[in-house]
Amino acid sequence: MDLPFLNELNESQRRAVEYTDGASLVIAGAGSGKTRVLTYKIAYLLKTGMAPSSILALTFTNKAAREMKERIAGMVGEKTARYLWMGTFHSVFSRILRSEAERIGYSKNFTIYDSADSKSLVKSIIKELKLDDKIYKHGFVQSRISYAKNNLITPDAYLANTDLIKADNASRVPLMNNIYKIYCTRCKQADAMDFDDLLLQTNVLFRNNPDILQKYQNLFGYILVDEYQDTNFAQYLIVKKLAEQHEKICVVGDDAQSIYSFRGANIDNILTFKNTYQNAQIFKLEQNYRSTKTIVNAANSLIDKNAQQIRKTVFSEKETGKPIKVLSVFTDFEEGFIVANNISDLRFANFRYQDIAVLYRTNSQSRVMEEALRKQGIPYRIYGGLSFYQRKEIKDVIAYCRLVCNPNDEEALKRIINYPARGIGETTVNKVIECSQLHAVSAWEVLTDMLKYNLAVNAGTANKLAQFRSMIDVFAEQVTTQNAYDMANSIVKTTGVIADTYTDHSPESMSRQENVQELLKAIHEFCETKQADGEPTALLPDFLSEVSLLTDQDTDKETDKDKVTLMTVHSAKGLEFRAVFIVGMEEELFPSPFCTQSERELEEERRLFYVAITRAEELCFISFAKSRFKNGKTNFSNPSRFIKDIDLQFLDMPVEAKPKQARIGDWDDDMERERNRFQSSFSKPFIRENSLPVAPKRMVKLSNTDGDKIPTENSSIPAGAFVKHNIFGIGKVLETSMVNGNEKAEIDFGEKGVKSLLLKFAKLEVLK
DNA sequence: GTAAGAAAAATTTTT
DNA sequence: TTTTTCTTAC
Repeated sequence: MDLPFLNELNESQRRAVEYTDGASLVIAGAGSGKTRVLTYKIAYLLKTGMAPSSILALTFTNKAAREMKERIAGMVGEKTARYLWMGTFHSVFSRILRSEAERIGYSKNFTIYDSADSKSLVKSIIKELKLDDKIYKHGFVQSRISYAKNNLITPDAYLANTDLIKADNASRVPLMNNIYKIYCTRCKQADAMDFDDLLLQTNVLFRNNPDILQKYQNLFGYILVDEYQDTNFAQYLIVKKLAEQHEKICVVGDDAQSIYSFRGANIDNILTFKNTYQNAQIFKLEQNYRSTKTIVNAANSLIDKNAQQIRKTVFSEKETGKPIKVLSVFTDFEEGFIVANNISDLRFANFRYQDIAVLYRTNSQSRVMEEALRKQGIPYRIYGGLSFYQRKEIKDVIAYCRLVCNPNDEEALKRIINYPARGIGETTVNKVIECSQLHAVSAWEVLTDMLKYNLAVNAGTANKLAQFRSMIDVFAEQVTTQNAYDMANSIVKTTGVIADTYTDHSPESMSRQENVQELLKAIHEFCETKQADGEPTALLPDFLSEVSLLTDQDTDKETDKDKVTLMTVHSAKGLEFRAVFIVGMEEELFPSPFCTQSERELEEERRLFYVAITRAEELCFISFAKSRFKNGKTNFSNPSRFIKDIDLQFLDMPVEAKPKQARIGDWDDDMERERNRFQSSFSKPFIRENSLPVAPKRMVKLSNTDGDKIPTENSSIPAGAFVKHNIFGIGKVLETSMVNGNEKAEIDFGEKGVKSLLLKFAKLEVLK
């Protein structure tokens, strides 16, 4: 068949597009036209007669899905494109789960718990079990649960898994399995699924209902998966099952850009694709169309340091371009300033703001950058961080909506049962939940019949609870008939949420009002769009199911046109900019200190840096600061080890104001000198005004962290030293010892007595 | 039960 | 620095 658009592809791209006989894996180097292959392949399938509704295309982000859909619409027309099954794993399968919900014991309107809901639930379970939250940290527990779900390990399977149980015992969290079990029960009682459930329950649905599996196997004549290197086991299995019959499947990915293992992504899925699909064809896309030779080669030299990878030769035929400029600055503030200056300079080199991005490892780094850009009047837009739907007032309104659509939603109930304040306090809420657990029902169920469940509250409280319940009941009755906007509108009015946000005229209060209005507007638009599409009345549950999987990245506004982009490296994946600034390239930040334990994690961080560099088309800047303000105090840092992984020939190194020019190998020495200089000036004796001359003193961080090389911060207290404690005052150290790896000191506080303190916890100031 | 204020803790990446 | 938890006074 002669399809002219195929001529826009190179040889390997074209072969990847045209192969539709069976399974295929496209290994796509950075910038090699991966999305192009996917979109053209879908267009090709459509042009060769496949119905849009039988094509399933799974992406990683909503944004990727939307953009691809637009591009396809441009090629085959909007009317055809709209019937494609295209979206993220989570959104596509939540849609399927909703329509088949009854088959796995959920209702059609099940709630989707976001990570905040999960966190809150985990925390309350830990509390209810009376466990020490210093040992059972919610973050750790959450990641364990998530790990289990992503690997399709149910609570029962967890208990039967000796490796997991052993690991938990070794980490001194033997009750992890209990927490997990209760967590699942509670989600079920609340008729709620968390993000991981959307994948886990899809597997359950397919496993327990062969007829449904078959229905979707037949429906999807061709399956495409983007970013396959980031799929986890649950996703892998869903895809495998759906493709089982015909193996009409094409996955695209780049092992060098696998950066989501913390979310369960398993790089083996792509590395061993051929084992799953034995007749699979493999196509390699190696020509990079995005970046200059220098950038491609610099990135290659970096990723070359990773042991785990599919070797490939990514090359560029564009011009050589400029070397990557490395910027060395003293503080994070200066870093912002320098970056802003460079951005201003780029404007004279024919760069628009929208051609430029600033990438960082953590969202918290955005603040300083924002300030610097604002000061210089540079427009920017920021991705991530606190999204619209995570703001308090929005979550409150959404919680009401959630509860109305699904009264069993415990997290929503907890959130608003006393907002605005109606005299139902913590004690009461705890009683209700305790009671609900006793009878294995949802909290709402208890409220519907307090007598039956013997809820032990006094008459006044019972009355308040009953009032609250009937208020929600009234809304719940209307939810299937009223449209979403009218519902939401009367909810915010009747419940007093509006009144609460209108209490004063402070800027904060005004902005909260605006946000609530903004949300109502969004719901209104949602209803209108549905109506324009000729669909029946848009109900509140419909809106909720759309909104729960949206993130801020999904709101691209017109006003965001010509602005510098600020985002984390993770969210930059898949994007490209003419100029890219990678800031905060320091040890303890990038690589993240949480990821330096194992070589595997370290390699992932290196891939992350690889992703960052390969976003750049023409110019790339890398900066590191010698000191950075973090968690309320200034920390010192060394340049990231990853900078040394890039071949020097591609770098434009900073010239330090030193007798000799800094070379890579000298950095550590230089930093050492720099630090010593700073510290000697810092620790100079000083005399406080209107007080007796006191001995110079300095704060000493006493935790014995190993990575810390700063001498003053690492020293423990010698016996005989004098220390000051916030409560006990001044004392003399009698002796120090090690207890379970923690340093303990016996300190004589005079009349307050001799105390034995763990240095890890006690805030001590050493007097010298 | 509430509100305010103090103290302590926690800081990665995202659907 | 920001967020959460604890304390205290009404």
